[in-house]
Amino acid sequence: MKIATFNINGIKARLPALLEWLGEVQPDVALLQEIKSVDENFPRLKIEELGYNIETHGQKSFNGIAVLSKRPIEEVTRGLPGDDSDEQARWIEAVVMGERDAVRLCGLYLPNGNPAPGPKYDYKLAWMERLEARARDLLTAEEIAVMAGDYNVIPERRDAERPDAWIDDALFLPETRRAWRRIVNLGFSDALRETTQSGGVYTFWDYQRGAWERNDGIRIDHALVTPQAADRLVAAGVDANVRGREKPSDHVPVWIELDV
DNA sequence: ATGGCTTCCATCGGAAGA
Repeated sequence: MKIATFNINGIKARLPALLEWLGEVQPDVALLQEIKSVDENFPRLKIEELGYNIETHGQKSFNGIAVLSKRPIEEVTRGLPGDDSDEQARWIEAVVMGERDAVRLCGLYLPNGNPAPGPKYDYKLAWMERLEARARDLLTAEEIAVMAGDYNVIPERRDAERPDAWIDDALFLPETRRAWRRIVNLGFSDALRETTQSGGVYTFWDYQRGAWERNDGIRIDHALVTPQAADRLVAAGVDANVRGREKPSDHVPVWIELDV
């Protein structure tokens, strides 16, 4: 089962690019972030024509995530547990059957947190605490489970072309990276890191300053997998080429292949 | 130190992203 995560930065603006990539890569599952659309306005038809079922958790103008799957999408829940007053659409969970085994899919769009310090950074750290709690429960369940999305976390210096430029940024502050490590160290595997230890593997290039042309990138889109999923991990990769296309998102897809 | 692009909503500028 090929599972991809892709921050598309607006479904309306990105529909042609998304359709092109889906048609080429044919992932079994695609977890989308920043659809920036309410559920009613999500352009379902063209995506369904490619053979996908769709579950969205939308919001006007900002945030919003979605699950696309060629197989039926079951047990859908919306919203990250732990704060009923949180109205931002950043978490969706579902179960999809593989050929033999079920896979639990968690699509997430972790808050950016800038400027830091400030209320937006406080919200990011609080959201990461809630994520840690959900992650703990996922491990306890001992399922084949994937938490994939835009984490807005640069884990290490090798995950940025110019790490010193991010020193004071909410994506790279020590407290952000500590929170990331607390989650990973519960027992998750960073699937892309399982396949390569080398630096220079990026998933985001800013629209400004010719970041793509200069390869001034960062790795902030991740797939964390439970031990049961890690045992089934066949491959992982980044579809960096889509960043060079017409009207691209500033993020590119990250994918993993599970033998399920 | 700031803004540089891009998206969205709603106009013709502002917020948010990272």
